Amino acid sequence: MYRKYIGIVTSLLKEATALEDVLLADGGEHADIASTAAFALAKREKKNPALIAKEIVETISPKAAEYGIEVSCKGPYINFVFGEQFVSDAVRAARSPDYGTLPEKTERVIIEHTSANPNGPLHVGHIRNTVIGDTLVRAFRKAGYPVDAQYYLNDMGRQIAIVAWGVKNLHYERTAGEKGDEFIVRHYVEANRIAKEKPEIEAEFDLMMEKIEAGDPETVKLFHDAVETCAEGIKETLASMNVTHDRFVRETTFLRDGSMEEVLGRVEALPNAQHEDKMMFLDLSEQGFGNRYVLRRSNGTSVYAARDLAFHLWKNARCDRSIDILGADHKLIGAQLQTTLSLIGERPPEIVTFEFVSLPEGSMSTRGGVFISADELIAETKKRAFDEVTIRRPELDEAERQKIANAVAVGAVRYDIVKVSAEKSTVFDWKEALDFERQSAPYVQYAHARACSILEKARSEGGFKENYTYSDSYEVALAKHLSRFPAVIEKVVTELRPHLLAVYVRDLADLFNSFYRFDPVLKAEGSVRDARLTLVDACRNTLSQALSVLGIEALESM
RNA sequence: GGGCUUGUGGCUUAGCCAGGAUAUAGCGUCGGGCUUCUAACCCGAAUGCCGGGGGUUCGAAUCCCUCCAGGCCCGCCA
Repeated sequence: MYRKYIGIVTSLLKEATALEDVLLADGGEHADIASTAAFALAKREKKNPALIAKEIVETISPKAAEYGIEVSCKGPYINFVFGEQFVSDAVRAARSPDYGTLPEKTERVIIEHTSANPNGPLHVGHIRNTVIGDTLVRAFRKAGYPVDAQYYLNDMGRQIAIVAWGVKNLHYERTAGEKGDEFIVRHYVEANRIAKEKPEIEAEFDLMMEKIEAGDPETVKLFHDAVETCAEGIKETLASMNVTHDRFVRETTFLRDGSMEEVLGRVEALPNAQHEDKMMFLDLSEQGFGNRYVLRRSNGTSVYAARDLAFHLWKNARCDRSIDILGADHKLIGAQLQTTLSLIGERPPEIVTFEFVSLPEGSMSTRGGVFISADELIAETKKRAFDEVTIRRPELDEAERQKIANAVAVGAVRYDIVKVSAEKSTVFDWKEALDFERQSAPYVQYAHARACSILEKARSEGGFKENYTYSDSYEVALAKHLSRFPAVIEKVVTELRPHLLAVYVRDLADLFNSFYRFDPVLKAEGSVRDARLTLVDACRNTLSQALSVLGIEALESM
């Protein structure tokens, strides 16, 4: 609805001004949409912009009125206000069960996210990747794309060799109820500690890497089982955050099936390729890179970058759009990968990067055992949420309070991460993570629960008739915001910025709360009551749709 | 040293790529509101040389240059 009206305004302005770009701007409190076209024309025609604006308004007003759009000017600004028809249609559309779903597309999308090394639990840095990635997966699906969500599993790199060495030499017992990722990280931390004390064991890691490369059966099994154990734990963590991947793709796949050798052959044919004995690297200085992009080690074993090239060709064969979510520390290798794929005539992936999450005391380190695990964060948040529910709803039984607390906690964690734009580096803050007030998921979930509660009461009082007549300013403001939801979904997938949806849904809850405060719903009478209940239902549905794209449960009661 | 990125009230943050009307919101502070549809809420107040300087423009938080500060990267790790 909103997008349709923007289209109408654009074509009216184009006709009247003959401008290619009609310079639309946010109308703020003045209008639903505004144009600053008069400034541009003033320069060309050497006339007062306010005068030009006035002329334009006179020209397009009659036609705009046919759509119920009111056009006016304030100085040089041309303002458009959408009328009753727009508001009615907006609310009607927002009640559709699949509101916000965009037309089905055939373009296949692969989104690779999280892909943390299986050497330990996901920590609060990793899950920024997870939340951004999973929200994009959900947004693309909402936007009508077939999406495959993938986790690229490092099952043969140096970090994994260290884990495997630990498993082989430390003989730890897995404690009762210990998650696989927690069990594995103990080996990883200790193996690293030992290596620091006795650097000579580094040679043993190298030997294991040569053995896995060569396919030595015992080593293959050792690596495979360790990775599997850790990945099981990681999957549990992801599931607890409402995240599932369609596929876990193992790095060894591309070593064993020969595709890595194949792509390396193509890369070696490039003029940038250089050798030093067995070692091979690309000189990408002409492309603006200062360092060597190493693709073969001198001991003949392969590197991550080479397997990653093969993986991306594999993905390209299975999709039309390939999107990677990467932390800021991977920016350089991501750019080198894109450049190299372009050089061999292949489509590079689109890369979404996000800046670092650190702790107040500094960077996190799995190796050093310095991190706050995602499990720990979720558990703590659940505990806090449970206490809160118990205070607010003492009459509910424990199972019900637990259910609400879980949904609130997962929502709070996801929202806290997704609400910040990806290019900001952040410092993890317990106080903020555990805040359930405004600008949080519980705030939005609460608005949804209230809407449900009003509708439930209305049902028990005999229901209501659909009615789409609105004039009150709180009703109109809320209805107009509802109309923007599909455009927000569209923007999220074109700009690859999920935080826009977080901002949208928070504003929506704000507007609902103000409406709720000033406009009595159940106590209104006749058609006003019907129209307000209809609006509450539209709002309930839109909140629910938006929360679902954010991977947050829309609770009916809390 | 080079590259990327961020800098917006005490703290956190939107807006920046596609320049326009009094710069968005939260936390915190101060003052109000539960006999009224769930107070995880609402209303009001105070708080800003939009990091500094220069430039482009009728107009700059937004574009360009420069400096300063933080983060990340520059490995035959991933």
